[in-house]
Amino acid sequence: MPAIVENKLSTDFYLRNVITVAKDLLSKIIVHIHNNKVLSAKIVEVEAYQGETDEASHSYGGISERNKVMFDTGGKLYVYLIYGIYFCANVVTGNAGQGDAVLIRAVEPIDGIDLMFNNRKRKTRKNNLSKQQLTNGPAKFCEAFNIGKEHNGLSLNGNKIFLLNNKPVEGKKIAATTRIGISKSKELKWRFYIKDNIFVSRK
DNA sequence: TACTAGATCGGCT
DNA sequence: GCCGATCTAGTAG
Repeated sequence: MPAIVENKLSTDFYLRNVITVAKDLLSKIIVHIHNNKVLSAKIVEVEAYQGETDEASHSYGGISERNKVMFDTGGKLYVYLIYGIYFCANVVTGNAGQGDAVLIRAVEPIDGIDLMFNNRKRKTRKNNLSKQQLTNGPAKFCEAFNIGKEHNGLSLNGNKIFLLNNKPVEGKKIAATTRIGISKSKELKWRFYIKDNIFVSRK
């Protein structure tokens, strides 16, 4: 699939300010090649976490066994377990040692939708999910995309999980709000999503 | 529709 | 021990 490879985001994309990368990630396509099948989706909602100054970031307070991938060079995947049961996936940004990353909160499914339903059914009792409920949350996205801790530290320049370029979202169509589910640094408006997109986790 | 509890692991004070 | 960048199912209104 040459077209896909040519469209892959280069490392330079990730080596910028975490807020800039977060906004630019909106509309980009995330692809997971899983068992020779293609799972792909458009990113519609993200949150930025900045190591140095952001108390809500896992990387705040320094490097540890769990968060060390966040301190790696931009262009890696940081996956962690939350509440003992769910996974969340982040894109590491900036230079090594910064500890910056962007949480992928919601995506709009494109390819492999049937597979996503199957992946999600494993953990949900009801199987009358709507397409809209498939990936409208960080843990739902990981479940649908079959992303787990084995992908922690994976390079996005490889051929397993990677991102494709797409035309940027106009500034006026990007909503910036406070982040969800955190208790520290609540005032920072570092959650970004595409206005009017039905796949965001909430308005 | 709105709130609440339960699930369940690992990192950190 | 405690609590978390969550989600689902259940109950009440």
